[in-house]
Amino acid sequence: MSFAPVDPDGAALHALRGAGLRVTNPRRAVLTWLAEHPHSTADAVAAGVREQLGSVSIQAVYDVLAACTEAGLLRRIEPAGHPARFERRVGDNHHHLVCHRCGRTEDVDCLVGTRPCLTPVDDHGFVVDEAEVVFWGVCPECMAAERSVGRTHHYEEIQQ
Amino acid sequence: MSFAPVDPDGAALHALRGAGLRVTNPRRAVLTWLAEHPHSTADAVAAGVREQLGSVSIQAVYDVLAACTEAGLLRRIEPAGHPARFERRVGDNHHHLVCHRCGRTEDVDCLVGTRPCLTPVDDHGFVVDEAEVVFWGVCPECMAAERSVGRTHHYEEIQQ
DNA sequence: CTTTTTGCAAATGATTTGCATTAAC
DNA sequence: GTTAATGCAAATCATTTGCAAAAAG
Repeated sequence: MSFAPVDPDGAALHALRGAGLRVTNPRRAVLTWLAEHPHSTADAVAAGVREQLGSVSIQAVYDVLAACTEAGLLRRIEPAGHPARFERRVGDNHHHLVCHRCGRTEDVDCLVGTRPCLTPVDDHGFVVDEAEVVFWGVCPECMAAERSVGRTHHYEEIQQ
Repeated sequence: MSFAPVDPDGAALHALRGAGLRVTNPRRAVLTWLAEHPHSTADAVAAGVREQLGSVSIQAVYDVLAACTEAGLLRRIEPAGHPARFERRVGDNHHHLVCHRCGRTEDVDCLVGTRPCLTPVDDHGFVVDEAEVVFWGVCPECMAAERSVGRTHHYEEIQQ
C-alpha cells in the first residue's frame, strides 16, 4: 500500500527545527496528526501515525511525545483516571472539559485570558507557575449510552 | 507493643454509620488518620494505620479508601504524575496547590466560594458537575533542595 | 562519523481483581 | 446466619528504562 506524504505543508518540520530537534518521519507524523486530531492519547497517536508510516513502535511514539512536550511543542493533559492526551495549542492558558466516562477532552477558552488566569489565595510559600482548570462532566454520547439499555457501557470504547 | 485506641472520639464511627458502611477497625483508623493527616497517599495511610493496628494489607487500605470515597466520606485528589491523595474535606469546593517535584498538596480556599465556582464558556453539550482547579508550583523544601548542592534530589523522599 | 532516535523487551508503579477467610450486623 | 470486609496473590494498564541497531546532521 502507499502512504500520504508526512507533514505535507512542512509545518511540523519547521516546528521541530525551531525547537532544535532532529527532523524524523515519526516526529513529523506525530505533530501533523496532533494538529488535526488534538487531545489524542498515545495509542491514538500511534494508530494515526501508522496510517501514514506503516509500522512505528509505541515506545517511539512515547519518546516523540516526551521530546516534543519537553521542547514546548506539545502540551500534555493528564485527566485523573484516564490516559494522557496531547495537543499542539500550547502557552495560551486555555482549559479543558473532560468526560468522566470516556475521557473525551475538549478545549475551553479561559474566562480571563491572561496567564495565569487565577492566583491562589494562600500560596503556602510555593512558587506557583500554573493554574490548571478542568471541568468534569459527562459527554453527550455517554449520557445517551447511560440512558439507553441499562449499562450498555457504550463508553470506554470511544477514543479520540 | 500496645497501640493507641482507634478513633478515640468516635467521629469516624459516626461518619461510617451515617454513610451506611460497616464499622471496622481499618476503616476507623483510616478515617482518623486522614482527619489528622490530610492529603496522605495510600501508602502513607497504610503506614499510619499500621501504627495503630499492626498489620493491615495495602489492598484493605485501597478498599477502605475506595469505599469511603464512593460513600462521599473522602475526596480523592489525583495530581498528574503523582499517586492519589485523600482528604476528609469534602463537598466544600476548595482547591489544591501541588508541588511538581514531591507532590506535596495543600488546600486553597476557593476565591468564589460557591459551587461550582466556575462554569465553562462552552460546554460542548457535556453535563458538567465539577470545576477542578490545581495550582502547580514548587514547594519551599524542593526549592531549597534545587538551590543547594546540584541535584540532591531531596525531593521525592518527602511524603505527607 | 558522531550523536540522537528508534525498536524491542523487560521493568516499574499505582491500582484493581478474584477468591477464600473472617468479621459485622 | 447473611452479607460485607479483609488478606493474599496475581493481573492490569499506562508509562519508563536499558540497550543494540539505524538514521539524522
